[in-house]
This record gives sequence, C-alpha cells and structure tokens, in this order.
Amino acid sequence: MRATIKDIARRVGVHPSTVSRVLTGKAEIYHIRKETINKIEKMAKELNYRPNEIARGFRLKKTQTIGLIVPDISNPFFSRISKSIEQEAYRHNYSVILCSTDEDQKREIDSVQMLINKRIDGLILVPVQDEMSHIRELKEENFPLVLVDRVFEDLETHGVITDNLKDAYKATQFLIDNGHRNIGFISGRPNIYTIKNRLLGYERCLEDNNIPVRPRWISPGGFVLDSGYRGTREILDRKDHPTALLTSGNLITIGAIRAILEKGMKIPDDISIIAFADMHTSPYLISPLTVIAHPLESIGKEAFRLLIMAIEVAKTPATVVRLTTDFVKRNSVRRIE
Amino acid sequence: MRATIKDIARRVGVHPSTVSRVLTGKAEIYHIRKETINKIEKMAKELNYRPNEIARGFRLKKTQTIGLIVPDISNPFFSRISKSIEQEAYRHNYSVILCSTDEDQKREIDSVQMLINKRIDGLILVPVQDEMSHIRELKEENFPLVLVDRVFEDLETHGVITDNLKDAYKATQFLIDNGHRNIGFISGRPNIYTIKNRLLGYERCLEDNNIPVRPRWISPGGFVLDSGYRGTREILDRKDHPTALLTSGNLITIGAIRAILEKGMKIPDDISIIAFADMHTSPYLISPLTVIAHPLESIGKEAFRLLIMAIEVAKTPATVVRLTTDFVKRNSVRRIE
DNA sequence: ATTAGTTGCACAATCGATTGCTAATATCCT
DNA sequence: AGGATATTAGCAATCGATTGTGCAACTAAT
Repeated sequence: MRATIKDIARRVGVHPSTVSRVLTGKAEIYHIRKETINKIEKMAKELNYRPNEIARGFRLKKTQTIGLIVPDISNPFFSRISKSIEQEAYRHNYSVILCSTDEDQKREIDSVQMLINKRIDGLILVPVQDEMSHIRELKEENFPLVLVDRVFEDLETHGVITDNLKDAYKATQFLIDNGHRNIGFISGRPNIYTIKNRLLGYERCLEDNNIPVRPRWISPGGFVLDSGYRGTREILDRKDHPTALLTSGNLITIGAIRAILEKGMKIPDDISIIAFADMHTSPYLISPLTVIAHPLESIGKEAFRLLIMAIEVAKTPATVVRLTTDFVKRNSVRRIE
Repeated sequence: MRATIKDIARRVGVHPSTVSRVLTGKAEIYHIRKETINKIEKMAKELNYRPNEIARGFRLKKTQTIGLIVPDISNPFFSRISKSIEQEAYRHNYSVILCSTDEDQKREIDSVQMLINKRIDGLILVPVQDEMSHIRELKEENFPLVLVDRVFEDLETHGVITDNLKDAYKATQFLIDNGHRNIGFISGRPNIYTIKNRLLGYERCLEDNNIPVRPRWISPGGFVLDSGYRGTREILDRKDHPTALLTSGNLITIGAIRAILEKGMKIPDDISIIAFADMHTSPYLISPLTVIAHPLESIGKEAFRLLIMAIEVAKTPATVVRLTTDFVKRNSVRRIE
C-alpha cells in the first residue's frame, strides 16, 4: 500500500498533524524545529509518499479539478479550445475531467450530474441547448460555471462568445458584394445560440439588400459530416439552387464540400462557399476556404480565467466576454455578375 | 450546503448506515423494510441528495476515474482516439481526466504524478518516450496502465498499436512501384516507437530495392506544423530533392503541404506524398491525399477494454493489441518513369 | 523570582460514506 | 412452549489529511 501521513509520523516519532504541517509548508507558522522538518521530509521521500488528493479534497472540499463538457472533442473547433483550457488548467494546478456529449442533451445532463457528484470546483460548458433547467440549477446554487460559444439569452451566466450575428451578416454581405443573390445556408441546429444568431444575421443582411429569404435554401441539421453532406445535396439537387453557401461548423463544411464535389461542381467556379470556423487544413483544401476564424486559444484562456475568478471569489457578477473573429479571405468565393 | 446521508437519516429517523444501504441498492440484502426504503428515497429526492463521490472514493479506494494523457489533444489523430475512449468510459460509468503534454516529458511526468495523487483507477497513455522510469514505476507497482500507439520495447505493458514498420514499407514500396527512387521522409522524433519503426520500414524497403538511404532526405523534428514545414522546405530547397515524400503525423503533413505550395510545386505533378494518418479533410485537400489510415475508434475502444480488464482483474498478463491500418489510395502519388 | 511570551508539538474532531458486527423483534418449526 | 431462523436496523470503526485548541518547556523581561 501507498504510504500515508501516519506511516511517516510513526517512523519519525511525531504526530500526523506535524507531518501534515510540514508537508504542506506550514512548518514556519507552527514553529516546527528544523531537525524535525528534515526528518519528516527525508522519511516522506524514503517512503515515496504521495499525498492522497482524494482525502485532501474530501477534507478541504476542494478538488483542484474542473469539468469540461463539449459537444464533440474530435471536432477541431472544440479540441483546440479544450487544449487551451487544459493548458491553462495545468498552469494553475487544476486538472480537467472531459466529457463529450455528441450534442445529446441526456448525456450532458448525466455528465453534469456526475461531475457535481465528483465535486469539481467549477465547470466549463458548451451546452446542447435543448434544455436548460439543469444549468439554471447550477446557477441558482451559485456554482462556478462558464459557458463557451453558446449562451442562454434568458439566463445570466459567465460566458465567452463571439458575435455570430455580425459575422453572418458580414459573410453574407461579402457574397452579395461579389454578385451573389442566391445564397444558401447549411446552418446547423437552430435552437443553438450561435446558429440562431447566424441565421438572424444572414436573414437581416438579405433583407437589407432587398433579397428575399428562401427557406428552401436553409438547411438545419446536426453538426456532423453526414448532415452537412445531405443538407447540401438536397439544396444543390434543386433546379434553382443558390450560387453560394454559408456553412456552419467544420464537419458540416466538409460534408458540404463532399456533396459539391460529388455533384461534379467546382469551388468557387460553380459554387461559392464561406465557412464558419477555420481549420489547419482550410488553406490547403481543394479550394482554399474563405472563413470566419475564431480565436480558439483566447476563447479557452478567457473561459478558464473567468472560471478561476468564479471559483476563487464568491459571487462575481455574470460576465460575458465577447471576442472578435477574423474574416479570412482565401479562394472559395467567386465574383459573378 | 449539499445534503448528506446524515441529513437524510436524521429526518427519516434512521441510522446513516441504513440510508447508505438503501441508496446503494443493498436494501434487499439487509432486509430493509419497504416502508423505510420509501421514506429514505423520498427524503433523498426532497433534499436533492447527491452522493459525494469524493467521500465514497476515499472510503472505497475507487474513484471511477481514469487518466488519459496524450501529446496533443488538438491533433485529430489523438482527439478522435480520445473521443472514443471518453465514449467507452461514459458507457462504463467512468470519467476521464485529460492531459495534453505537448510532447513535453516534464509535463507528462507531472501529469502522471498528479493523476496518481488523485487516485485514478487506471491510466491510458501516449508517452513522449524521452524517459521511461516513471512508467516503469507504474508497471512495477502493478498500476493499471495501457499505452497507445507508442510502446516501449523493453517494458512489457498493455498496449494498442499498429504495425508501423510494415506500413512504412508498404508506402515506400508503393512509391517505388510508381517509379520513384528518390524518396524523402519527414519523419518526426525518431526516439518514438512509431517513428523508429517507420524509419526502419522505409529504410528496409529502400535497401530491398537496392536504393541507397540518403540521410539528407530524412527530416526528424517535432510533431507540429512548423516543423513539418521547415523540414520539407529544407529538403525541397536542395538541388537534388526527392520526387516523393513520406510524412508522419497530421500536422507535419499540413506543414509539408504548405512548404510544397510555397515552392510553387504541385502535388502530385511535381512531388508525390503519402501521409501517415488520415483526416476528415484528407480527401478534399488540394490534392486528395494517399494515406495510411488508422482505426482510431477501435484504438480507443481496445485501449479502454484493456484498461478495464487491468482494473477489474488484478494481474492480467501484459497484452498488446495490434490493429491494422488501411492504405487509402487517393491522388497524391504520381506515376513517373 | 514571578509574569509574559515564544517555541514545538500532541490531541482529537472532522469531512461523508461504507460495512462488519451486534442486537432486538418477529416468525416458524417441531 | 422453546429454540431456530428470519427480519430490521443501529453502532462504531474506518479511509487520509487538516486544523483549532491545549500545553509543557524554555526564554526574556521586570
């Protein structure tokens, strides 16, 4: 068995409390003799003592662990945010329990429950947004919580977001400025904060340019490759299909590209495309993608910063950090008449 | 404060032990009266009782938590393995603490330490492989451990790997069969199991075909985009540069592509390329990549299966699962004379 | 020499849940 | 009827670390 504080105490001939104080650096305060300190430290090393953080966490009600719940850790968008969060956590001596929900509300609720039972110190969450009562509960008991990318309009929490409405507006306007009037949107689930706002920006921009919004050119659906594929396919199969597409999310975008190629169409010659979210490979795709690029690292960093704040000082007013994206023009939009 | 078992006991008028037995489903065994059970369950619900898994883990010496250490969670290769592991863990009622080491040996050692202190039940690790004493220690104390992708030749542990030597041989042979005799390798750090074997397969294949191995066409380096970029750049800047490249790892591959494009070269016209590891975007890159594709999901699944085995039955003999890859031919290799 | 302060550590309670043991009734069997 | 068995639940120790309190021994000051 692994050595405990008692084992050390017994062998050195002191009380466990003394060992504890020495090993947690409180020796000075309690005037422990240098000699005793040395003996304890030596014995700790000799026995290869490892503090039981479970016992400590139990006693102190502090686990130095946070929860991180994302919809899909294999999506570069979330994995890069996660990396940044993990990195910050490491620097601040926290570890992170990761849960990937697959956009499944039940899994999210389960995971939140599990994390609470494990007494995490705080939670960073990209919510599925089908339900919110479990999140409201967290907020009501003042549990340290930071939402990322997606927030609830009618629930004030800490959050780190970008301006999806503006970005969608800008992307749409860019297409219009390039002569496009028939613009489709492979949008993703519209109950989600980001998507709702992108649709809003898209529609508002069309209206501002006196272009009617055509629901048949809007394809909601899940954030998976196949969904993007089928949505795009359906739209392109129409006789009157758009000349340009907005796509939400990395996997949707790849699905859309697949559909476009399968139709034998070329980007941007036959169809233009602007994607929400950048990837490492975006510049090197069959046609270098013009994208809305999110500051993924900053998103993670800010999220962790807010969380630590919430953990360390009780009752911080709900803060929403708004980060700005980059509109990266590459070569997936064609200028047409 | 959150309700405890004692709170429930007090209000129902029974002993905490009774509450514990009811709430952990041991009511039958201890013949607890139906009525008592009902009262306890009702009160638990009423008080919104959440079992303190820290206390339980402390008592039972079982945390239902595993550690997962990967070099880079933002690399799709690892993020997809991680996703699969997380999914399996969820199904089996485990949670996973994620650490991303950035191929930094110190971070790995730190993380292992931290995880051990947090008393995880087992560890899945993709090791940096600069050092191994900390891993040997784990093995010696018989700690449940599964290595993924990279194993140590002189340390028997559970592992899930692929046959890198064979894959590299096959890829090299494929290039040779297509008329290439000058083949470079952007390999990645050669102290790593996978890389060592890929280099071996590559060299052996060249030798078998009576082609000399040219060290100047082999570029080791880190598993980051920039390293792949610079390595490729250096090789292509030579007057006598190869007509084909093998690239190890997703980021290296992207870096290589960037270097190639910057040189104004075309794939596969000016240079052929075969990449280790597939990505969602690989088929849609500027030139659809011919790749060695790993069964990422199975790798994660098997790793978790082995780990659970090691956790649940003490002293399982070290098992190494060898999975097979797919050689996916797309369009990044040109047939030349 | 008495008081006051300092040094150096031990004692014991505590965090929440689990479990082996004990014990009081109730029921059954011959 | 009386012992055996089943039913129902309480008691107390335990896991490892932390911390408020207490206290002896020593030093310094008056």
